[in-house]
Amino acid sequence: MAKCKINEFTAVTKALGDPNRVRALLALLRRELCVCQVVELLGLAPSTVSKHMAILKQAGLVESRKEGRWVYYRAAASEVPEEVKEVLKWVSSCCSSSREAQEDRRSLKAILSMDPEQLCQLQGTRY
Amino acid sequence: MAKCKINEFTAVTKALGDPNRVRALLALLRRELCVCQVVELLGLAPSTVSKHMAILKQAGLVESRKEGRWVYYRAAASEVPEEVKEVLKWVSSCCSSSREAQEDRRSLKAILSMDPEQLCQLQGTRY
DNA sequence: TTTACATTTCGCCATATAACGAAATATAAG
DNA sequence: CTTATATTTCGTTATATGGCGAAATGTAAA
Repeated sequence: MAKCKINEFTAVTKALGDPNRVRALLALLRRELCVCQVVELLGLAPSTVSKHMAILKQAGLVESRKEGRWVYYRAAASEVPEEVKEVLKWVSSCCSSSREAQEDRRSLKAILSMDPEQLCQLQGTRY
Repeated sequence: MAKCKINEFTAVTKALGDPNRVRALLALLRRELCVCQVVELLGLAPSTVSKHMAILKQAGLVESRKEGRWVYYRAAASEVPEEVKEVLKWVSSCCSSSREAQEDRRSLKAILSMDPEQLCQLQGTRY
């Protein structure tokens, strides 16, 4: 991102321009999550969440890791330009103490207490 | 912006999500400009630029000052939360050395060398 | 090899956004 | 007071974006 083109910069700011993506990113800053857990957190369809994750990843804000059928996402950490680290800190300092983020942390606790396998099957019955 | 709602935060990131607004903001970080000068810089219609300025102002990124028929905009500076100062620095450090920003600084030099009155009249013939 | 299933891709729809020109507003000049 | 003009507001149009469900993909289990 250092000395980047303006279009690369706006890829990042656009990624941060959607409340659901910001909520997901705040959660991913605290903990690695699989897609189905983010689906549960945001209450959106899996296909929608997948798209959001792709946008965050394209912007360089999150990384992903595949493990069997599951894909885990987390906030970018390794080999990341200083500017990205800074923007992640900025997001966190601006939004972490918001009511929405607090509620999300609470509901995430419940989500994490469930068996991930069960969680995904639950979603299968809904979609 | 500190401890703000996520929607307030995304108002800022959305404002930074358009390349033309970023270009305008980079110029306004260096110097106060009247609308017609930004119009000349971006090559957009006055009504479009006016809308862009309103979005930047709503997000708290710029301030304005009215002087007769002219309205001058500049990057937010006085009485601004720390988070806004930080994001302005971030924009600057990410984009100032981009090719587009360099070209804009060059063309801005030419624009500033013109009589503002003449500049606006010129636009009247075009729109 | 077949089946099950987490995730992604695709196609579609509704809404948001960026652009313009025309009209409205507000202020300086005649 | 009337005219000129810098800016904003409004209405319209084209494109971008966010949402969903269905179908495709890839991997683990049967």
